Amino acid sequence: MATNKKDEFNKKENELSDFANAISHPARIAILKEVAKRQNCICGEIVEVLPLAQSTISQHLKELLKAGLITGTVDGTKSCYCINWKVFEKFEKTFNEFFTLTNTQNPKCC
Amino acid sequence: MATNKKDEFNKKENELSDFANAISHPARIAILKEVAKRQNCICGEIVEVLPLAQSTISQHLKELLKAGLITGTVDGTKSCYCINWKVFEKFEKTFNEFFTLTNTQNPKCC
DNA sequence: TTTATTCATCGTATATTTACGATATACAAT
DNA sequence: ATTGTATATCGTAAATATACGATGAATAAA
Repeated sequence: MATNKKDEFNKKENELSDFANAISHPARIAILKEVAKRQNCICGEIVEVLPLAQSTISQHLKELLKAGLITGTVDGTKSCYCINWKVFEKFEKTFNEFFTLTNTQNPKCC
Repeated sequence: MATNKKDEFNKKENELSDFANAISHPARIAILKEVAKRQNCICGEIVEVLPLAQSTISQHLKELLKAGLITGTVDGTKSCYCINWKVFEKFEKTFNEFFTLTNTQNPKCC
């Protein structure tokens, strides 16, 4: 039980749900905003700003990396994270397609 | 441990993450598409189309109701679900604001 | 070389999500 | 009145997510 059935849905649906999942926690949205705002996207700065432990932030960063929304590079003892704008654009496009689809198919039934 | 820290983030971030969470599973995206497509949004039709048990679909519908994205009305033994377009528009707006914010703050640092 | 800093990862506890079958409820049909 | 249909809810199992402190690894500073 609780075996994963996600494979039985189509690619578009999985892409969208994966992106949605990436921002389904306020901490990850806050991280994305912070990273987008700064020139230097140092991990430590994010830890200072958010109300979470360093290890927890690291976990959330890993999730965002997994989704491809950010990139991470090591700089000495520090880690610099940046928005991956290419993927971010796809993210935006995927959402807009979904909204367009639902809106145009709209029979306003109820 | 694992106590919820979501309250420590701001309202915008929580609104966005709640909407994102609603569509963070492909089944719920498929349900929304199906409901948007049909004049009669009967639960049974969704169950026929999706590769999940009836009770699981019911659970996902409940999630979508909780997020406000659909409404449900009883019609005899059947349940009719519809997109709540008012909330759906807010959903769209919330996402667009997020994209606009991150894009305009964009220093393209890395 | 020793010490400090930064951050990822490990271990772990708890909470939540996902999935199903079984059951209950409410209405429709016979 | 009985039977069938539709669907929500309950109980439960397994998986995943969230959070933290402790530890380790790698670099920088002393």
